[in-house]
Amino acid sequence: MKDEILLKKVAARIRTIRIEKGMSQQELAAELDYEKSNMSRLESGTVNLKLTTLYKVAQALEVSMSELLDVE
Amino acid sequence: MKDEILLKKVAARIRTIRIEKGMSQQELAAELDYEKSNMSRLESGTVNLKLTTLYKVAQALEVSMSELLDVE
DNA sequence: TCATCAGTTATCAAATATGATAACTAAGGT
DNA sequence: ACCTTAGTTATCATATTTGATAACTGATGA
Repeated sequence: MKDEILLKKVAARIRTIRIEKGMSQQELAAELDYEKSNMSRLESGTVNLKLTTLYKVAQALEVSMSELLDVE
Repeated sequence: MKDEILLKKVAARIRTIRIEKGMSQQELAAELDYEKSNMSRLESGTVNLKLTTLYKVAQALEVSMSELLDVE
C-alpha cells in the first residue's frame, strides 16, 4: 500500500470512530488540546502522524491505536 | 502512559521481533533502504516515528503495525 | 594482530509535523 | 437578517524526523 493511501485510510478511520462516538472535531480537539483546524487537517489524511499523536487521538477516542490502524 | 515510555516500548517491540526473525539491524535496514545507524536510532526509542515509517518497518518484519504497537 | 560484523552515537541538511491564528463556507436555529 | 456550530483551508514559526556520513566500541574469527 502506498504511503498516501495508508494516511488516507487511517484518517478516515479516525473520522469514522469520532462520529460513532458522537463527537465533533471541536470536542475531540478540545480533549487533545488541539485547535479544531488541526483536527480537520489530521482527518484530511494529508499528514503523516507521529506515533505519539496517534496515541493521543486513540486515547481521546477511547480506542486502541490498533483500532485506528486496522486498515485492510 | 507517557510519550517517552510509549516510544521505548514500541522500539523494544521492534527489536524483539527483529531478533525473533533472526535479522541483524543491518539486514532490516537494507530491506528498508535505511542506513544501519538509523535503524539503531529507531530501536533506541528516542525518536517519535511517523506512521509511514512504522508501516515500512512492519512490512519488512512481516508483521502488522498492530503487532508493533501491542504494548502494555 | 588484523579484519569483519553488529551496533552505537554524533552531526548535518532537508523535509515535514505540529501548534497557532485567521478567513472562509455551509447549515440550522432564532 | 443574524448568530452559532461544524468543518475547511492557508499560512507561519518552531520543533523534530529522516536520510546520510563518519567515527567509535566490542566481539569473533582467521
